[in-house]
This record gives sequence, structure tokens and C-alpha cells, in this order.
Amino acid sequence: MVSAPLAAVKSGAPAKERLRLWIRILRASRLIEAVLRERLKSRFDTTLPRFDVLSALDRAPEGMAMSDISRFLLVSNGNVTGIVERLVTDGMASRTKRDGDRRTSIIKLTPTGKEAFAAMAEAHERWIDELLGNLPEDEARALAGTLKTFESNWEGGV
Amino acid sequence: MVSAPLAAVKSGAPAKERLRLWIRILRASRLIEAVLRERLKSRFDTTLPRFDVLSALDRAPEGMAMSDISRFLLVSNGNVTGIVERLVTDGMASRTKRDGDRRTSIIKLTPTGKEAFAAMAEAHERWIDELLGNLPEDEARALAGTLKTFESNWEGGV
DNA sequence: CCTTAAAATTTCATACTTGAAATATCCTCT
DNA sequence: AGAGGATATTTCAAGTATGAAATTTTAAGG
Repeated sequence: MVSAPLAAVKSGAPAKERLRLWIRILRASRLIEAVLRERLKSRFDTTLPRFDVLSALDRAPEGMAMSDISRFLLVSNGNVTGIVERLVTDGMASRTKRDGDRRTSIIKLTPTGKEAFAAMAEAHERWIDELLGNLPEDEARALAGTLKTFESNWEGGV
Repeated sequence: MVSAPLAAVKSGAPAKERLRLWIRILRASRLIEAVLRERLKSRFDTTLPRFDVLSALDRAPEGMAMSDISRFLLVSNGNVTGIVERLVTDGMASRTKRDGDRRTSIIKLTPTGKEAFAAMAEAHERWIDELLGNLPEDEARALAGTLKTFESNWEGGV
């Protein structure tokens, strides 16, 4: 402790307020995830992690490396290996080596996968629309903005 | 389809806006969870699920039934069995039968567990305070309010 | 009392998840 | 070219996580 008073720097909501907020964020996301998981299972016989990977791949028609997928979805490398493995087995995704670098494998959606995902994405959007249906537009926008700021402040490590 | 036009009822943000919001909520909670998990591991040699269960038990000095824990934490029954098992092994929690109903077991924190959790909770609150530190107070309050409304609208099933 | 339904929990198979260690490949510098 | 380090991925052990089936106990109705 050299010269600056430690506790007097921070501004904004007091600690208890922030803790409450975090608990609300956590509960909201768990509630929504539970609904999504159940519906993906019953209507498409798939899982949320698989949907997430398909969703990532759908944004990248040229394909993604394994590490791109894990970075994008905020999950570990080893995790992606297993999920992609099952997607390939199911004919939803394909892996090819990139010429010039045999370490990297490029994962793409197959036509089957693209088609299957399109149906899921359509339903998924409807479900979210339904689940968040009673949020007024201005609140939704404000909330998204706040979270976006938060996210960009923490992107790439604490 | 009898008489009401299906699409004209809902108000609020359009679907795309809601979808964006959901993705932000999801990413924010995953980012925060990743930090918490890593710190709980390195500083307390424990995991997030264990912390969650301890946290639930700490609110209930008289103890909780297994099903109370799973309902409170929004996780499945079978899941709680394993986590509590490990907590009991570690001396953090105890299980006793309730007289009058031998189906139910009551889980409580041991003194060791209570003490360990107090230290973790203190650190946890500091971490959240740090992670959400740049949220202005009014935004934090608004966000929490919005999420609270959302939650109570969906409590107890879709 | 006895059957049947309900409630609380555990068990089980399968899948997801992490973090660390192991592999394989590429790159750079001398 | 060869050593050493960096990158990309897989493997592995342990711990979550779900949903369904099985178990145990209680409660209710005839």
C-alpha cells in the first residue's frame, strides 16, 4: 500500500446490488436454457450444445477450426472435440484438413446439417420470442446495450 | 384457427431484438461463470456447483430436502445426489432422516461447511463486485428489475 | 387390512464440461 | 538441417448434468 486509498476508487452500484443482479442474470439464463433444452430434445431430438455448435458453423460457410468454435462458444477445446464428433457421426458436419497445415481441421455444415439447422433456428427464434415476449422493446434494447458494454469490457481475459 | 389473427397480438421488441438480447444474456453469464469457476478452483479448491449447493444450504439453517435444493438451483434431482454426496464426504454437509417420513433426508451445513462457505461467499461477493464494477447503479437496478419481472412471469413452468 | 397412487430419492445410461497432459505439426533461428 | 518453441487438436480423469426407470416409504380408498 503505497499511496492510493484502495476502496475509494470504484463508482456505480453497491456490491449487494451487483450481487443481486448477477443472481438474476444466472437464474434467467438457466430458466431459458431449461426450456430450450427440453424443446430441442422433444421436437428435434438434439441437445443445446449441439445446437450451439451448428449455430456457430452456420455463420461460417467457409468452415471453422476447432479452436474457433471453442473460442466463439466460450467452451473448452476438449469439449468441442466430442460434440463435433457426434455431429459428424450424425451426418450434420464434415471435417477436412486444410492444405498447408495438417494440424488444423476445418469443420463445415453438410447440406443435411444446414437444412436441419435452418428448421431448428426458425423454431429457436420463435421460442425466444415467446419466452421474452413480455419485455417492452425499450427495456430489451437497454438491457442488450448494457450487457454488450459489459461483455466488450471483459473480452479476452480478466 | 377459429377467429383471432395469430400474429397481431404480441407487443414489445421484435423477434430479432429479443434473440440478440438472449444471446447477450447467455454470453454474459458464461463469461462470469468461467471467471468464478477458475477462482473457486484456484483459491478454494472447489467447484461452482458445490458452491451453489453450499450457498443454498447456508440460507436454510434448518436444512433442506434434496428436492428443495434441486428446485431452488434449477437442476435435476439426480444431479444433486452426487454433489451432496461429495460435500458430505468432504465434511461440509450432513444428512439426517426426518422423523415421521423416512423418504426425506434433511441436508445441513456442518460447522466446517458453514465456516468454509463464509469465506467463499465473502470472496464471491468481491469478485462479482469487481466483474460488474463498471455498471452504473441505475442501469444495474433497471436490469435487475427487468429480469425479476421476467423471472416471476415464468416461475413454475412455461 | 390391502391395493393403488403419490412422493422423495437413488440409480443408471448417456452426454457434456473442464483443465491438464499428450500428440502432432509447424515455425524460427542458428 | 536440427533444436526448441509455438500452435492445433485429442486424450484422459473427474465431475456435472439430464431424464427415465427403479426403490422406498407414505398416504388414501375401499
